[in-house]
Amino acid sequence: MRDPDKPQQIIEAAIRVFARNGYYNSRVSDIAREAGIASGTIYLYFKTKDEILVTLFREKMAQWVASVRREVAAERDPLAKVRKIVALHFRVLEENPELAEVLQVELRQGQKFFRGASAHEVSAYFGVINDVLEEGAASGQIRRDLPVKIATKMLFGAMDQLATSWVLGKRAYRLTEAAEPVATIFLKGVCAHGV
Amino acid sequence: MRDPDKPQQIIEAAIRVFARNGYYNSRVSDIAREAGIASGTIYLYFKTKDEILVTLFREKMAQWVASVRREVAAERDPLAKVRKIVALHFRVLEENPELAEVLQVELRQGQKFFRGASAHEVSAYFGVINDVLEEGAASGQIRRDLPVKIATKMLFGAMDQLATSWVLGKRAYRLTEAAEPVATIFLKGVCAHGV
DNA sequence: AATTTCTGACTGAACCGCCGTTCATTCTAC
DNA sequence: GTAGAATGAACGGCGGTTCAGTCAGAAATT
Repeated sequence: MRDPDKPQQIIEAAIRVFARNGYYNSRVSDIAREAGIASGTIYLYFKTKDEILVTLFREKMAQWVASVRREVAAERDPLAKVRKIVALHFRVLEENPELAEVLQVELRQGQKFFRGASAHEVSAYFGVINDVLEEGAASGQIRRDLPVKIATKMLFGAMDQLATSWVLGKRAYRLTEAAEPVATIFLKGVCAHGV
Repeated sequence: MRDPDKPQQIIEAAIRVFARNGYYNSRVSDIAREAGIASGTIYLYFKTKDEILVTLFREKMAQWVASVRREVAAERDPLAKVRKIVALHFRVLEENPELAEVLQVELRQGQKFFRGASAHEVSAYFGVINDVLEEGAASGQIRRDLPVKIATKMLFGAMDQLATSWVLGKRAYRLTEAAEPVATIFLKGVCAHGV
């Protein structure tokens, strides 16, 4: 009978392989070898090679967004929520270096992923940030005239760039150490009064 | 005799083709057709398909950095320099939509480009931002205890994300309109006193 | 319990379409 | 006439995908 968590094993193997070689330079047979199965077996669980990448991304992003939502909901103060988002963003990547490699470097390529498949998951993450900022604006802690959509993208972009630099720089330092300064600079930029 | 700006024509054709289909989904013959030459001719000027992409990136980035340096040098005030960088960043992309597509979406992929080839050009751009921030810290307009390297990455990341969203959203609005808010939020975040 | 039959997950060699690259040939400018 | 620029058909190998075959274990039969 079909092993119910074989797809998961394939995905985890794919993360390691893609992290090592990149998507286009990875053979399906490499993933199979890494997962300890035959290449044909992969096609019992995924229709195409692309589907592995898309599924991988969707699944990991969905988990990520869920955990961010959970942690954010546990905080009261909107400013603390922002700090939490930044801390968690960096922590997830630091704790999953291979996933970080795939998300930051491999998954950026073209059409296929950034449009289409991933749009939904990414925009869910943007939604979380957006809501927190609006909450802060409503409470008056954040400038009421802040262009929230722009600020959302700025924060995401800032975190994302820190993460990318960290990955490309061979993870030579602790990403989480950047969380506090990043949050502070951003909050100072968007708050109504000093931070 | 060899046409001295045929390489340039090939690069411009490649930008249009990559913008349309993405790098891995573009055939060398597509680039040739777009440039109005035979596919073999490309190999008189470039050793491989990869080399086209790398050259394209290097050349465009070098021009970009040069023009940013020039414009920044024309300003006195460090804060005005930051505003200038943001404005120019968005203006370059808005005026070159196909280049924007390639830079923001296609060139992100893996190993090959972000490490290796492009590292030098990207870090030159980071250097410009870094220097401006340090200048501002020296003049006291920017917090003297600002972690400049982190702030540099944040600004780049923020601009980059705005640009990527704009490209992925089919360029449905004017990117340059975001320049002022982005610069203001960032400056408020890094300045010693209000902006 | 032992034996046979059946099922379908798994395998991996082989297939085949694709496309980067080559190079024998043609064309062009001097 | 000749050099060398340009051509584009053909090559080759790469790698995603397929599928005929294997075999472990479940069900049926004795």
